[in-house]
Amino acid sequence: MTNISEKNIRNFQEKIFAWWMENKRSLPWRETTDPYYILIAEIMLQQTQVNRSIEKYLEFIEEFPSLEKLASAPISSVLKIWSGLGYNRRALWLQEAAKQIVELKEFPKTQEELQKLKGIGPYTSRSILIFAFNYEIATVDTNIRRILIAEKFAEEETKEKELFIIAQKLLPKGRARDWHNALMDYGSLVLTAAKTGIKPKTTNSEKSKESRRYRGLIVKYLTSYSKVKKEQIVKDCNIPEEKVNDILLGLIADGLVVKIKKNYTLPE
DNA sequence: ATCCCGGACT
DNA sequence: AGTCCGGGAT
Repeated sequence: MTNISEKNIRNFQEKIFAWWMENKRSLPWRETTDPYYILIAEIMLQQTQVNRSIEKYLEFIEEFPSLEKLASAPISSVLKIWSGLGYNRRALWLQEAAKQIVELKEFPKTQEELQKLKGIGPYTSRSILIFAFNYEIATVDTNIRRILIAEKFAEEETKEKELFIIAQKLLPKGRARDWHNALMDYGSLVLTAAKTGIKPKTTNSEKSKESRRYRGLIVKYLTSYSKVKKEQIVKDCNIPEEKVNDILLGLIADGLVVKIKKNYTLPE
């Protein structure tokens, strides 16, 4: 990547912050710097649009107000709230991460430590350090990637590693938290994917809508009923007999369902 | 009805 | 490189 001039960087920062002063969104997870709450929000936002996350986030922190509460909760109660957000495996990972942090006695404060936790990768490890601790680092999600490309700081082909380096250069000193909130807002309200035509990197699930729906149905069902037989699931969830085996096998493979003797139930 | 969106795991 | 979910846009 060619050098970005200081003037270029300053102009960009000023433009973003000027826009943000007038247009910033008020979101529940922006009212806290508690790393536990930030962790919940970031895991949810990995997979779900802001608007759909708000209500679930509020429910979640009310039900599990502390790391300890989440770590010791039955997984069915966690999935009960999570259910409907999509990617239920991440609810398992979030609780697993909570357990690991409780063990550590102290919330991890480095990227390396955070990435050892289940469900936390390069983006989320950084975002937690930024939003909880205002650390002097940058992170890049698809919103920010799209901004970097649209503003000609990067190209569609630019590799992830390089994107992080570029983002770091653009970071205004001492304002990582505000800066990333501003970028997220700008990316999702102004430089949208539809408007810029910049395609995201990630690929989509190939699972059919139908089978996704059945999986979700079964998980939701099992948050209310435990240790049920296959026939019961077929009947109560209205799942085609010929499909139920594959779906249950998939759920078991993902650790969302366990089979004990002839009964299916949520893990633990 | 069909397409689009998204970070981390394996 | 392939897989994972569910709502919203078109």
